[in-house]
Amino acid sequence: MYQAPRGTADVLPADQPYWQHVIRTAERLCARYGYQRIDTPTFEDAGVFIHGTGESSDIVQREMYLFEDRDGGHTYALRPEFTPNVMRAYLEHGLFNLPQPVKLWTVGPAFRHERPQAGRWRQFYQLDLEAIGEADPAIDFELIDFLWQFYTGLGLRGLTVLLNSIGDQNCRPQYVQLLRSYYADKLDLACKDDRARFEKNPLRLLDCKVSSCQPIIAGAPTIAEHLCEPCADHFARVQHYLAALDIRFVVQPRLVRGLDYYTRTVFEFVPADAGSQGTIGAGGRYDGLMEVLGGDPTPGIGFATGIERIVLNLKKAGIEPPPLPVPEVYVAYPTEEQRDQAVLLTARLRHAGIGALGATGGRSLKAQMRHAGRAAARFAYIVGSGPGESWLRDLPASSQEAVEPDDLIDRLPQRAE
RNA sequence: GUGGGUGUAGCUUAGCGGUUAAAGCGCCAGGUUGUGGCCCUGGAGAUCGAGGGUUCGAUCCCCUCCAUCCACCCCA
Repeated sequence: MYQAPRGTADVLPADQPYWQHVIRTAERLCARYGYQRIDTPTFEDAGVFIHGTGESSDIVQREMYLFEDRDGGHTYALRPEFTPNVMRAYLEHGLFNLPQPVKLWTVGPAFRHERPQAGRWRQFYQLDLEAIGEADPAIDFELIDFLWQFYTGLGLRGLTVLLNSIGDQNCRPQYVQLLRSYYADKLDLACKDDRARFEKNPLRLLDCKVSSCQPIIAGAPTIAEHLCEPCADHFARVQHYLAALDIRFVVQPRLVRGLDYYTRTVFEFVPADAGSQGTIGAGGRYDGLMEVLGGDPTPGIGFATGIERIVLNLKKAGIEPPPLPVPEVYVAYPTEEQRDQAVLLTARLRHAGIGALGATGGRSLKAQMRHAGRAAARFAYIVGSGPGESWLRDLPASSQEAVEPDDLIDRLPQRAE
């Protein structure tokens, strides 16, 4: 027997209310915040991610799905994240000619070859928002505010925003220099990974989880203390807006994030009782990314949030999604004599905009009625053999009255939309 | 990539070194020949993850593999 590939999952009908609730809530908010939908391919030229996401990131180094196209010469990558994907589309289609910022959102699967565990998948769905072409910290605030509204609107409580600024091209090199010289004489105390980070990506030293490295990190200079004036102002304004609206954030000086392109504002949303896969949404500013991908210098900021992790947290919190619509009426037939009439009546109901389910197969009327009940239909309609023999039964009310087939459509509520 | 746990019907589980592997839910059918939900009865459905080994005999013991879960790591 075949089974779904490791780290992938089927979202069965039983789970769809959660998924649709999450995605529809996002859709409504995107409209309210002025984000327009974009859909991009699930695979791209590998270079988009190698250069965009960054060569030194774990995602590119060991998690990306790569494949050669059959015609040779092209190496593609299944998208491990959305940002470079969306940036490529922005450049390719000249969206810089639109009024800036260009605010886009998308939802779909992303792929990373990781060892699966709770809330971690090889194919996982992300909701992604990007605001391109604006450096104002108001946009940083806007995105964090969006996520806060989104999660709280879904009913999640006890969230915290982890916030930091990792500087820009002006101040970060100097800070990295400082960090390097701090670490230089402590490397023999640090873990093996840290020695590699020291060379390739020193900022990530601050993110090391090895317990023996924690004392070293604790004594390290923090980037917040070494931001240049513009970066410090930018960061202060973001915090000012957040505080004014009572969004619960904590400045975490050692939050650096794993993607190479981030500048200035970075943030993560974590639930209160989060396990190891606690981050449900995260993002940051990427003012240097567009140049890396061959465009003109263009500021930008975005975030991604994992649908599976949101659903996980909704279930953990006991939050019930709104139920999906049920069929209005179930059309049953007592004997074979009425079968054809029932089939055609079911079709006519549907054409009239009424959600209808038709009995099939040679089941007994009792079995058909059981079906109607299990399908949670509002009404059952029993096609009779003559005038006065057909019944419209109100299932929840357990009452019924005689209704002729020709009158049925007028007696049933039409579905909105 | 590293470490640990677990693998019995669709789901949740029970079970024991030895005749036809059990229950609840779900599914199908019936409960006096045209009607659901409760209740009752019956039925279908499991090569007990796969392969090898120990044994007179293994679902139960051992090994390998696979899958899955959890943690590390990474991140959504």
